[in-house]
Amino acid sequence: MAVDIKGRLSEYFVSIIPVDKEKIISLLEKPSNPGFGDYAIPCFEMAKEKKKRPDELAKELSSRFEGNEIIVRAEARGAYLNLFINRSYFTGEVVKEISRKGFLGLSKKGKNKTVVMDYSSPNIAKPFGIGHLRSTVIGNSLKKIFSFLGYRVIGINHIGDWGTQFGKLITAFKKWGNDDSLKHDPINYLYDLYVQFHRESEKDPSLEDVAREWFNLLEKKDSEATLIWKKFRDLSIEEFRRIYHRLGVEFEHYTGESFYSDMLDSTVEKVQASKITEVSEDALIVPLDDMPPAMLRKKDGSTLYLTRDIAAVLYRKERYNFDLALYVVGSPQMLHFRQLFKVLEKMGIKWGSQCHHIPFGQIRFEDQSMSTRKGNIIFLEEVMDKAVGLASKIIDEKSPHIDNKMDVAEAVGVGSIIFNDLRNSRIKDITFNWNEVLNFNGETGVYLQYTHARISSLLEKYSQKAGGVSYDDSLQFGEEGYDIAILLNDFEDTILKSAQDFEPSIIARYLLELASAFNTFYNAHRVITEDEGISRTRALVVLCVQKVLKTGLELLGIKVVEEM
RNA sequence: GUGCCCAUAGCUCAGUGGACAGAGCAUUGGAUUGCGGAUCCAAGGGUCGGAGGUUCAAAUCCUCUUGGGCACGCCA
Repeated sequence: MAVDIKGRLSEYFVSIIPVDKEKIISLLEKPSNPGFGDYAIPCFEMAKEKKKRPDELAKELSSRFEGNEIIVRAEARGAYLNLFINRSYFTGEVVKEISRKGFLGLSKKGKNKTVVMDYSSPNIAKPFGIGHLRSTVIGNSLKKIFSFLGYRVIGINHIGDWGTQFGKLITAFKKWGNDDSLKHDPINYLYDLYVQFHRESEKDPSLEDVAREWFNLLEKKDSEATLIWKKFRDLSIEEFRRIYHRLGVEFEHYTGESFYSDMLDSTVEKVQASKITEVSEDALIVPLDDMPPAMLRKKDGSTLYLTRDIAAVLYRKERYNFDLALYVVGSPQMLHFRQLFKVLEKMGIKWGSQCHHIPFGQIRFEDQSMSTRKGNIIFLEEVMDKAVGLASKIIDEKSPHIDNKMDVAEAVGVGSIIFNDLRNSRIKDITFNWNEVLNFNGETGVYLQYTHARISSLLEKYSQKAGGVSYDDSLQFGEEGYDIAILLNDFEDTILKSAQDFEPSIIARYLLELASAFNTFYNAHRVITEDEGISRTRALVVLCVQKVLKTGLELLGIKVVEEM
């Protein structure tokens, strides 16, 4: 628990007037204008209860306040009671608290709880475009956030490794492909074959029939089809792993759609056993209220994506006994997940409410809509390479002396790509823009990295001059670190809120605010001064900022650097 | 046609019941004989898509409406 400032303030409040403590805590807010005070209580509601005029009540309350060790003065301004608190005191309290616990195991919210996360989930044989970045980095960040809160997190990469598209790929590979090209650059090569298939099949529709036949064989475990499919899969996953490594993303399992292919019949039987299915137009469906029916089997008897997802969720519940199951999948699939969860509900499954779809907006492109089939796509690796290249160039200009430049450029470049994706609400669509992606100024990941690096350098200099820095009760804090301390104190609540809303951007925004507060402080005050006491208290504040920045960036899945 | 999502400064976005609506980018002007200028400070720029309603109080909640996006039984 952070320093409970509102609780402390409200305690004093209830000692002078008869009012519920929780009520005051819920009313306490930050004034819109910092000049009005540090905290404020709007008096409209209490005035109504007491049948008084709000401004008079505020005035009356202010007159009852006496200065004490935590509240310096209280001032009525219109219907608001503005409080000026002891900034030095609270700055010290916050620094003390952070120095003491260092954010290890802050909240035990997730203790003994398991969350299963389904994220990234690219399709084999489709290149890892920036479209896949979102699910990957949002999922990865949520995974780190929940782990931080003590949850056991199972990350599952639900690879798209099954379906009629593999019939197409096998057809194309057998017709035009060769092993050498495949091994050399598997995903791009398969992608080329995929594009070529669609080009050729427009001229010769019979190719579609050949493709269907190959997928049919694959489902029947035909040895040749299986061998080719497995080769595609293994080589592709190898490629994906390389990209994930660059992004710092890890999964507990790479169980794709094919993993569930043997469970489909029994899954359909389970759904049928709950007597909610119907046969309609030769297909097996589950009629749903207020939404289109969910289809379990096509008229030709084969199953669908939804059937596989039902199989997957039943399997995951049985295997992991999760308390929470998250699907980090784009917003176009909202209906699909509503249907999935509704089917669970109709089956009488109580834990269905533990499953959540975490939707996010799509990446759009300024000119054309990107079609995988036609071959228009921006590759994630291209984006990462450009960002890293730019970072590297700037490092050469500005910091030619630093060690391991390549590693630093990689961390800064990739980090900026990740941050760019996480800084806004997930649900918003993103229009891809090179200028924005490669911008290293302002509200960017680079800004945070730079701030962290500069703090590291500052603290290094400080320790060379004055030795290590640690908290002790004799220190007298000034007011200059107050804005920072208030933000530092919000860190834990920020993490909890981002977990509750499944929204990494809340942490991203918070870190920008914190870094900005630090940079303002840094420009206005010297840390290393002739006064030992002042230097030490300021260095402690800065040390806390460093801790929070580092922890926060790691929660977003971004590696921090000491210099850049 | 039905359902869901989005709409706030030129651009990209914060802000889910409280005081004159905030950032970044872009534009303009400033800051370094001292801790990293990838920084900081300042200026201009807004009928919060529109109309009703609820409330002491609405960008925020409700209804309607306009514009954009997505989805809608045999793809995933």
